[in-house]
Amino acid sequence: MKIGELAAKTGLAASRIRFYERMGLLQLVERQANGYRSYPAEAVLVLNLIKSAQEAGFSLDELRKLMPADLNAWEHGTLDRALRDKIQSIEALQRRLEQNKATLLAVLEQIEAKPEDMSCAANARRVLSNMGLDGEGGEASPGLTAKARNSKA
Amino acid sequence: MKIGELAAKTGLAASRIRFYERMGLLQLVERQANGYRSYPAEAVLVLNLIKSAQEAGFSLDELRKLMPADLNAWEHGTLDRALRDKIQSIEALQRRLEQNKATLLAVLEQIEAKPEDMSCAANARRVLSNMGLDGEGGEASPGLTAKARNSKA
DNA sequence: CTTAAGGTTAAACTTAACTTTAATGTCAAT
DNA sequence: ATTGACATTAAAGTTAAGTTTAACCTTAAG
Repeated sequence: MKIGELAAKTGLAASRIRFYERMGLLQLVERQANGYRSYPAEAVLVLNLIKSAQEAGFSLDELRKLMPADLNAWEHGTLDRALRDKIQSIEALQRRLEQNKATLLAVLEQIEAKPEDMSCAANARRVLSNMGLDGEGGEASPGLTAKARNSKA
Repeated sequence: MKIGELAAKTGLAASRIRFYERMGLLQLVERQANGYRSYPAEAVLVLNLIKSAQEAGFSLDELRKLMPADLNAWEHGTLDRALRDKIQSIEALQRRLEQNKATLLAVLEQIEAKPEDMSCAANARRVLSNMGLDGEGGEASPGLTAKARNSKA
């Protein structure tokens, strides 16, 4: 398939797909005689994975290291291994998301536990100190490294 | 307290605190006679909150709209709603990841179901053609808008 | 044959979120 | 009174992750 079709199927701009290729993230591409890029069906899967992983807080740099030469693994026959690796990385993403959600849920719970007679400001302070957000400027939680401007624009 | 102390207490660079002030995120500051910034203890709470929120996927822009100038003006409903929205978007991502994983697992299963007498190449083709339906090129989920390079560096 | 839709490239531009730099001011201590 | 740590500013620089632009090629349709 050509780039336009891939773009349509993934919801990514063609420029972005080319960009990913330049960045070494999408090696799953060949050239037709006329110079046009030609993608196999798996490219859709790979791009969707990249997209998901990004939304879940991975930088392209992390992704390049995390899911390295899928293509090579694929082409050289260890499809099985590549898939298992991918599933592992998805599971890593899931753990990360779970952690983030837990943080937000904890904040919500705290907020909702506000005693009737407490002012919002006082409750805010209580929440912050209960979350340990007032503490030492020490270690940050694993956190996210995302961007998702595109998903709002 | 002066900016250096606040920086030490929050783990943020002074330049970053000044930057937040310029961006309108931290209005909780006065000036001493000599021009030095002077922060109330509460500033530690606010900065830590900003930090956490960022790690949980809020952009500074979102935060500016969300965060009150000082804790006394904090509207309960606004924050509550924003947190719920963010959790929803994380859950949407989780569902997508789960779906992606299921797809990959299905492919793996297919591969493992290769008939004894089929070549790897033929099996690969069989698998790939069975994979056609994962496109879903539609709407992106709300997604996260984070950065947290700092939490890894 | 012309036109439109889609492909190609390199290079410049954009935005978010900071950091760095440079030039200068303040303050406590030796 | 000089030194060093810390403060101030405006402005320029950085990085990530793309997008936009400009100039050009390919292909199908009328």
